[in-house]
Amino acid sequence: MNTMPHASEIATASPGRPRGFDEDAVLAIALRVFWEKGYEAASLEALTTAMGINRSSFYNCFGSKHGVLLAALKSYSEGALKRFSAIAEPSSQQTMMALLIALANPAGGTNGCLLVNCITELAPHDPEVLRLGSRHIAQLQSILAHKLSPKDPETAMATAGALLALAIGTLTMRKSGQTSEQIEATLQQAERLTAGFLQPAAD
Amino acid sequence: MNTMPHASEIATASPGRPRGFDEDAVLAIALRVFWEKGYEAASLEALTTAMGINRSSFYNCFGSKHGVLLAALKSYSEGALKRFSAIAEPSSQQTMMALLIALANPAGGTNGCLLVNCITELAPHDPEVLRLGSRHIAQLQSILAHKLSPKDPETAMATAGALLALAIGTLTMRKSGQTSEQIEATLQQAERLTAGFLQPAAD
DNA sequence: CCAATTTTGTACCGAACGTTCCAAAACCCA
DNA sequence: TGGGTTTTGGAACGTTCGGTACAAAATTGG
Repeated sequence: MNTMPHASEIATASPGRPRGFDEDAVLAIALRVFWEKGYEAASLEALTTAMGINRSSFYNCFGSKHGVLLAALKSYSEGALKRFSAIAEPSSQQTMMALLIALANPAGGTNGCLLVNCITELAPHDPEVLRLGSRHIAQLQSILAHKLSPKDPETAMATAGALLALAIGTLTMRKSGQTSEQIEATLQQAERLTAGFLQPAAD
Repeated sequence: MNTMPHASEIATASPGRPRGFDEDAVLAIALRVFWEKGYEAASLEALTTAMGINRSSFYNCFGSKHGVLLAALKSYSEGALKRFSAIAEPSSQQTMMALLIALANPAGGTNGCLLVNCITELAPHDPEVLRLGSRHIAQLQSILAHKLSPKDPETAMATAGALLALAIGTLTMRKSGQTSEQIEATLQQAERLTAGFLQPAAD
């Protein structure tokens, strides 16, 4: 029946030897390595071993160590922003706490937030990381501000900035060894910041 | 029988060739290099060149790159805590803002706080940095809590944690390119956190 | 089957890494 | 002055770094 190698699905029928790995999958692994080790401490050896590809494939596909970092950061930012802005529409004190808890508990566990890590390590000397980090932070703050009642946009941005700084700050405190209970008690104080914007919990 | 070499003054009259540099001074320089570049990115070449000593003196005096980092962090922590706890005794909204502004504007400018940087980069894999960082954070929070009126120690610690997290979070936001005006607007929100603890400004 | 094209495996590159070695230099005390 | 002790200079250590060269392998269309 089907002797012709008809182009399967959407895939482009490109010439040459086909790639032996899933680009997105190995990028996700590289992301994890950067997350766990940091940029400078993540060696090519560690990256390629974890990704299950050799150096040729690595460089052919991503160009450089810095290139794969940028790709990973972009992917990370998109995923995080998507998940974050989908957390709930009705603005209330509970959903705000859910947002903060999400920010303060990234999938990396004690490794914190990949973008915050890279901003801290690299932004002062790396314009591309700075740009990605800047966009990410700005969008998080913007999303938070819109979840606050839009009565006073200027104050809402300042309040959103405080909420965001609070959440980001807890990442350092968790890395310094504070328990989840301490972090939650700290985050709980955020209710004082949203006074006047949101109805308190119905409790 | 006091023919023994009585200790002259306070200085130890040690045998052998005297050191050709001031240990504290070169340590302060190393601190600056770590602050600007981060730990992994700070090479021995960069360190020794900036410090004005050669590798032999470096290793003879500090033992290792990691050793000089720990010494620098210890010195940094002591200085920062001393300066911080001396910022003013009368607890008021103004002095609290002064404390937060001090935390949010370390001498490193856009390089943030050396200890926060090192916690972010190293704490998950470096027990000694973790211990130093943990102590530093805990003491900052404790100092802040004591500046709040001591009516409810538990709530005071939680509030102090929120204030500290807020200040630490602004370091990332500054690195991400936010202006001093934005940072200050964010910090200004801290007044909402201290409501009930401190008298508002007399203005 | 045959070019053309792309990826893969392997071996290798020069440079930089943190660290060590050792002899010369500079001090103390006798 | 001469032995004891520490620091200093400078070269060298072995390893690892990020990145490359090149030919074999695997696919395409002709």
